[in-house]
Amino acid sequence: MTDDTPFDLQDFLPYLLNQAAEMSSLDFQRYYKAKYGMLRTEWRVVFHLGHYGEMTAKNICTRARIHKTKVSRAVSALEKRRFLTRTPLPDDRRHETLKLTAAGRAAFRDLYRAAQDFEANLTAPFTDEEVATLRRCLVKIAKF
Amino acid sequence: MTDDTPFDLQDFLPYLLNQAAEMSSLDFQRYYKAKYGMLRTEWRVVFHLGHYGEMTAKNICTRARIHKTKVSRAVSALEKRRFLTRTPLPDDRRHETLKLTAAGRAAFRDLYRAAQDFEANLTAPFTDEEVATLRRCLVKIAKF
DNA sequence: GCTTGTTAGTTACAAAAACAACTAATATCT
DNA sequence: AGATATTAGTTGTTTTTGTAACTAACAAGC
Repeated sequence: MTDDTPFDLQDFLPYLLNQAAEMSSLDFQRYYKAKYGMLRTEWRVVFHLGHYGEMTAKNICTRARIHKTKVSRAVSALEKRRFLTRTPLPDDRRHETLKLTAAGRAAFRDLYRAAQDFEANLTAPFTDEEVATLRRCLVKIAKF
Repeated sequence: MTDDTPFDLQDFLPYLLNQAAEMSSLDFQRYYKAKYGMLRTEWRVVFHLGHYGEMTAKNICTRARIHKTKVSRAVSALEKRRFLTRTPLPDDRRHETLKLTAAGRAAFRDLYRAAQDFEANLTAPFTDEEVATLRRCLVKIAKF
């Protein structure tokens, strides 16, 4: 792409990435929205708490690369719907430990499994090598 | 990912794709926003008109996979800022032919070149084969 | 102890996206 | 021709984001 070859919008990597990202998350998004009324950020918060155990909102921000306002709103919404509880830490009352409720853990288990299925489906058309290359490139582009 | 191997959020392809998409478009987005006050949809509209010549809004919707309300608003904004003109077709007055003005064409040329540079930068860390595989996978996932 | 700075999290307001309802023009069916 | 359906595009309303300003708790320097 350093030459003057005319190129399509589909050849423009940011556009292609964007389309692939949108398409790839469509079905799964529909699933957690229909079943638990969750938004993407809420699913991500649930994922982190379910997968790594209780942690503070800040931790989620850092690990999941989500802005604190988004996490704050997601946590409020999840608390309101009883998917998680907050407990302020006694030694530093700025922090709150977030913890899934039983309902939250059940949702996590279900969504985690669903995520694995979607992932399997998504990678099915490709060879292991292709998937490995895809991941490697994406990780680098995403600057992980 | 069909087994029960615990997996990170970064291993979940939709998430990884989303992060890569966001990261990859950040710099370029800043560029067209700062220089021309354009939004993403506006840049895409300009791209299509600049690259393929005059066409209707509907054409852009189809080719660029953008919803008609987004295109409609982008076109209004671009017209207001004199990047394009609209001409209703005499034989079917529902259609309007969209056409870049001189300023629009200049912006397109600049942005097109910038896009090529960003693309080159983005793919620089990878081999040609890796990029080819990446594209192939993305095209399939995006269902192009 | 008191100013200054930093950190966790919330809130308020503005920008943007999503969705549905609408108008106007044309096409179709009887 | 006249009712019905389709198509291009717009507008209005609601959600969701992004940004910045804010509170409250703690830390550090002097």
